[in-house]
Amino acid sequence: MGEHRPGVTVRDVAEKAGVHPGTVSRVLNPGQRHRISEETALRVEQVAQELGYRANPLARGLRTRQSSTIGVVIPDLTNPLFPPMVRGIEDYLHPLGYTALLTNTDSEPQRELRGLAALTLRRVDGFIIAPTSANLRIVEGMINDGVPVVLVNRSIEGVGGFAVTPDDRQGASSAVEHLVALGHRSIAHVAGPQSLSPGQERYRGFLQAMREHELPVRKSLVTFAQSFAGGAGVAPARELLERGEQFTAVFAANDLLALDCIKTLKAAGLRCPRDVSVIGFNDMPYADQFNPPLTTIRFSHYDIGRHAAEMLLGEINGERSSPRTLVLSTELVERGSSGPPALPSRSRGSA
Amino acid sequence: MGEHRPGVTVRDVAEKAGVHPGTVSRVLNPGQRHRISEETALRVEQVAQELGYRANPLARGLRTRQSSTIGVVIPDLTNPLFPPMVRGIEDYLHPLGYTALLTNTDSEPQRELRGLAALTLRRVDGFIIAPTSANLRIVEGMINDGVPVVLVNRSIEGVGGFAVTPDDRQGASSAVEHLVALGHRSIAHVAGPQSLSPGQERYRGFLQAMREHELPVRKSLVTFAQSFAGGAGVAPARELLERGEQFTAVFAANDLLALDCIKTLKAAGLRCPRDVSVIGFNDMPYADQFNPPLTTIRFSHYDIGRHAAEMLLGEINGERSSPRTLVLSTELVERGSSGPPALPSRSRGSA
DNA sequence: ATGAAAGCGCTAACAA
DNA sequence: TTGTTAGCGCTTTCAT
Repeated sequence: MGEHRPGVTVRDVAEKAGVHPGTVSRVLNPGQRHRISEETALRVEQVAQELGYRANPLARGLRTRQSSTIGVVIPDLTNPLFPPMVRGIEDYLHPLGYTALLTNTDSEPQRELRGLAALTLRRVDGFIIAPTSANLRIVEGMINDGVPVVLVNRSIEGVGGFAVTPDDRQGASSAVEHLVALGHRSIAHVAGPQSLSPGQERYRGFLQAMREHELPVRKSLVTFAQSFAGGAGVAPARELLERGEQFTAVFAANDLLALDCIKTLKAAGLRCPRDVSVIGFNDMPYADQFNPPLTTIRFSHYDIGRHAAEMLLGEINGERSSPRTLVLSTELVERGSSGPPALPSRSRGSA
Repeated sequence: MGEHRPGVTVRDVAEKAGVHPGTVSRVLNPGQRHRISEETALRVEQVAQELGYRANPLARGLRTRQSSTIGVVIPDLTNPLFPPMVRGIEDYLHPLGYTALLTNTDSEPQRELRGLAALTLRRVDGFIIAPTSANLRIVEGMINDGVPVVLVNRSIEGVGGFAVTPDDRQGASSAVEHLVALGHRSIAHVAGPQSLSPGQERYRGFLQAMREHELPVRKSLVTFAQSFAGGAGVAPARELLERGEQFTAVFAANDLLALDCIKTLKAAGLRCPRDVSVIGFNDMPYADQFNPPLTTIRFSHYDIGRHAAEMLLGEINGERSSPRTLVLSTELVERGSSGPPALPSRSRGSA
């Protein structure tokens, strides 16, 4: 008794309770419940309970045009950034009866488009997207069409859509500040793709902090990675080396790129942090286990997901109170990949 | 033209093509397609194409009692083992029009049960499960009830269900063999929970290899972790230390436990691999970046997922040819956490 | 080879 | 307050 039996329908409940199916539906839908006399409502609930009745979401969805389903579109589940985020999403969604439908895009616009289409086909009620730059316009179009969308990790400049991101600029600044505090003056930056807001914002944060500390920003000390994925940092790191400029530290736009930097530097005979300090961004899982343990900027990926899910449901249910874009604060995590420079640069005389 | 427009229905297509909705349905369903004259079929397809018609899976599912949806039940997406597996599943499923519905159980039987119920409610066509030991009986029950299920990573002893697992025993054996080849004779084992097949099988593989090399297996050199999750290896590693037995190497039942071992040994003043070699299982992502880089047993998590998905669809479509349980081969990955023992044990005189 | 009609399980507009 | 009716979009007998 009370156990879930998939075969039971509203009709079964209605018959056993001696009422009409419509009445059963009303009793079981919180919004209509009050229209029914307490007496019958109780009886219906009792019977539903006994029969182990659970509404069929497909049938309900067909009728109401709501699937209680959310599309989650990310580049790659295998990127350690995303699993905690997805968990945050699901942990928020499930208790509310919603389910997440996942799609990986591998940052390929075509795959992303297909994924979006497939999810639309399944009538998802809304989307949580970490979009590829190439499709920003399309996502923008969806938003303008009134499709509920929340962006995660990236925001679209100039578009008023909902978004949840880490404080990229602040995080980048504090990374530079950490390096400066250690005594570094020649700081390089392996920037992420400038087509995406994290790449842009972290670059801006870098510039801003450098300027604040009156450190010269040499163009030759900034290189750009093609993507945020592992491996994409090798080329820019090598470029940095080949340019022949001196630097004692590098701020990489994320941990994966930082890892590539360390690897590349090591291959060139430079030890981290002895010869050059490296700092990343994200505090990806097991960053503390790496060699050396990675100094990085932390924010809660889980919370990004949770908040995004919360925002999205708010949007779907037409609650207008939510903020348009939520920026989560970041935190410096000091570990082994950063230390004082080998040859301390002249300390400046005044503050 | 041809672009997907969600609002278009069979009726729209039927009207424009001057046929009955039923005919449209038949044209678009491969199984019925041949019953229609080539002429009208072509015309219908043409119109469907023009209108950008795509069948509504919810409506279809309601009618056919197939949701084209698969339930994936895993302990924790955040465990690095699972993301590649999930990708394998989705990459196989998506081109076939199926979608995966994910649920995390955190290895809690209650959550697992709820997840199973929620997925059943959504009328998933089948399940891919990495079950918690406590619910093995329930999963067994589902299988016996004819619910399509494929187990991943774990199999249920004595139950003839479908399963895809790594060759745990073989992998464990080769881990021991590697250690023996390096000169180790006193080898400890931090075993996984014996309620799950990987824990059991890896333990067996360990015992088997030790016996084959005529090495004594001292009970005091085997400890058991409560789970396979990170952190669960600290206690057994500590226990090993406290027993005071000498050992020069430890085979941990997975990478996370191996990491815990290294950490715990280090805290006790033992360096890896100098003082004691450690070998794990899984070759989790970034295992090569750890300090020291982890020697481990590799198998393809992605392939596990892919094969499981393939098996499951075979099962759902009633193809009887598939094997009941697929065992994927493993491979030793030699890295920095294993090396020759500090004090070589007496080499045995004969083979 | 195709049309007609019914119905999957549910909810909502309309009645009463 | 509750029953009646219709229909979401699709497939599938049953006719023709």
